[in-house]
Amino acid sequence: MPRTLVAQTVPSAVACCAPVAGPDITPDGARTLASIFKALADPHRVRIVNLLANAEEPVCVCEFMPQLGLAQGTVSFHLKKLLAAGLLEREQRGTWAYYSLDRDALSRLAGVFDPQGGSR
Amino acid sequence: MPRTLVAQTVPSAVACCAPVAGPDITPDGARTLASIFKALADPHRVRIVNLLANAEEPVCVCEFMPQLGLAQGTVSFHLKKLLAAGLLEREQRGTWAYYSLDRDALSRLAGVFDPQGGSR
DNA sequence: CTCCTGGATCGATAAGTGTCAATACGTTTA
DNA sequence: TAAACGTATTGACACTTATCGATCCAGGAG
Repeated sequence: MPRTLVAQTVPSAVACCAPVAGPDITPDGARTLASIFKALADPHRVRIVNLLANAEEPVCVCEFMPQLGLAQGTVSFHLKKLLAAGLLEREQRGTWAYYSLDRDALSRLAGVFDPQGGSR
Repeated sequence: MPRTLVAQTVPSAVACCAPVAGPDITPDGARTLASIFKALADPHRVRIVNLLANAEEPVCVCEFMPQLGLAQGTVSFHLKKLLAAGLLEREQRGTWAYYSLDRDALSRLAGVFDPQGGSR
């Protein structure tokens, strides 16, 4: 039945992150924010983000498999989650798929924890 | 069998957060970081953190139940998770339990996403 | 001491998640 | 066209998680 894994997630959920320290988050805002954290709530996905953060160039899927020690389908699964959360970008080059980090999204995420609530 | 829910989580996991944008996170560091995000990967827990961020004083458990619309046991469950992640502090006053936000932990968390990797 | 009350824990249960092997799909190469 | 290859998706399965109601365990009030 679960046709898509992220039915309710806006393409770039991270774009609209209300600061967790700012005034009254709505239940909806809380759900959006939680969905972003959920994307990061797995060690393999944290490593993927870290790997991409240190890479100058977009990284091929085939790179991740040996690094993480996971089967190909599982890597695809994790990349999809991060992509849906708006943390990654995908680029197709022929047969290969290259992923890179959306660095803007990451720094916006930093603002979520800013005591000033200074997101935007 | 699961005696404690967070057996492998260090009391204040958030204290030692390697920046996700910094150089090469170890598999262990990734696990620690993921455990913190996991604590925030639920809408109710995001709201709890937000409520505490806006409160001047520590908040009684009995305050959360009506705010979140959850049963008492469930609220306890969520508070425990946030506490184990090192994001909250607990204070007993007679029969009542008061929770407050560890604001230092939160700003350290902001550093995790800092492009400079400037955690400390 | 006994009752009441706030909070944590337990048992049960339904829903969600991570994993792999297998399969399907789309490009590239022969 | 056919074969090979890189990715994505599916099916199945074990494991975790969120939730409630019930129970247990202090402290305080009588």
